[in-house]
Order: sequence, then C-alpha cells, then structure tokens
Amino acid sequence: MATKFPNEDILFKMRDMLSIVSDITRLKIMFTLLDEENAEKCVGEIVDETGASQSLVSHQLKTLKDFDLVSVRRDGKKVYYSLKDDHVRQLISVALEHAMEEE
Amino acid sequence: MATKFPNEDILFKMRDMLSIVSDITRLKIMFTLLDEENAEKCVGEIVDETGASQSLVSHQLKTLKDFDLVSVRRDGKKVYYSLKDDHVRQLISVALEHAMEEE
DNA sequence: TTAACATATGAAAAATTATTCATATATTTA
DNA sequence: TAAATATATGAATAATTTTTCATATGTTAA
Repeated sequence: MATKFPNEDILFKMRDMLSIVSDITRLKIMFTLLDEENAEKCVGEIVDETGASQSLVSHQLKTLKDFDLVSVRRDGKKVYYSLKDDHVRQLISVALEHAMEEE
Repeated sequence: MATKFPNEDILFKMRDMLSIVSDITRLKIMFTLLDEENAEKCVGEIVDETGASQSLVSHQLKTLKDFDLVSVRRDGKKVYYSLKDDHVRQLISVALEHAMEEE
C-alpha cells in the first residue's frame, strides 16, 4: 500500500537524464562522440557527421554540457567535445540493444 | 570520416524507447509496477500510488501498451497491468543509479 | 586592423507531448 | 433493467521542446 518509489528529486533527475538521451539530434551527436573510445570531435566535424545545422548542434551541445555529459576544450578556433558520462553509454547501449532486437 | 551510426530506423526506435521512460507520470507508473517482482496492478491501484488522475494514468498506460511495454488483463471490472519488457527495467535501473549517485 | 573562420546565442516559430475535462464503454450488482 | 463501479477515450488546452534565423563572439591569418 505504501508507495515506495524514489522521492520526487530522484524522479526528476531520472527524467532529466532520460530525456536528454531521447532526442534524435542528441543521439546522433552522442554516437558521433562514441565513434571511437574517448573520441573528441570539434563542432564542425559533429555538424558534418550528424547532418544537423550548425546552430542546432551548438544548442544541443550546450544542453549536453549543461547536464555535464560532455567535456569541452577549445584549441584555437575550434572547440572540441567529448563524452563524459558512462551512464550515458550504458543507456545508449541498452536502448540500442532493444531497438535492434525486435522484428 | 564515414559516419557509422545506426540507420535512422534504429535511431528512431531508440528515441521512442528512451522517451517513453522519460516522463514523470510514466516513471511513476513503472515504479508502481516494479514494486514487487512481476507485480500486476489494476488501474485504480496505480492511480492511488502515483497520485496522478485516472484519466492521465489511463492515457499513459495506453502509451505504454502501444509500445508493448506492458501486458494487460481484464478481470471483471478491473484491468490489470504488468511490466513486460526487461529493457525498461534496465533503463530505469541505470537512470536510477545515475540519479542517486551525484551530490 | 580587417577579413575570414569557427562556434555560440537570443528570440521567434514550429512541432510535439502532457494534462484535463467531459463523456463513453464495459462489467457487475441490486 | 437501472445504478454503481472501473476504465478508456476524443478533443481541447497547456506546457515543453526542438528547430530555425539572424546575429554576436572569439580566434587566427592576412
């Protein structure tokens, strides 16, 4: 009878975490960054590989950064991003399994 | 250079899968159904335990059903739902770990 | 210091999703 | 069969999110 789910805080964090990986553009970005182990890519490369607009990629990278899921490093004119969080890799891999499994 | 992410189909499935678990109401519902191993709950119980409105719960259960993530069984006036998919459990547990881990 | 390149950003527009409200349907009980 | 209970559903509204567009900022090269 007693509801024993996590408190609201935890639920909200879960929701945030999950919704950040549930967008096509961000998924593409993350796949780009998963390309090789510890891959680091500059924005231009990410734009090319995802096919999304420069602006959109930039906005979404900011979203990822705000959630502390990517590391950023500037080198000259270019800014390099890499994936920071292992939970993301796990989420993506579970979702990928699921997506590939059926039919 | 060659972008080697999954094809669009797979990406969309991943997105669908991930976004289905990235909503507070659905998370609550799923936690309710995770309460015990193989828990089966009727809509009324789910309404009580989540605190969401009957209509909302019903809508979201439909969403879960459409994605084949829950099983449904009617017994008399009541309709019982249970979690069907193990990937969901995995996603939830990864997200939960993540959410509990920081700060 | 100006031009060119790379990236970021605010605000608007477009798209999607969650929620509510009113009501319908299905089942049981009186 | 009518009333009561449990759940579902369509349509409207509210809320959130994604995407674009125009432009700003930071860095290097000429």
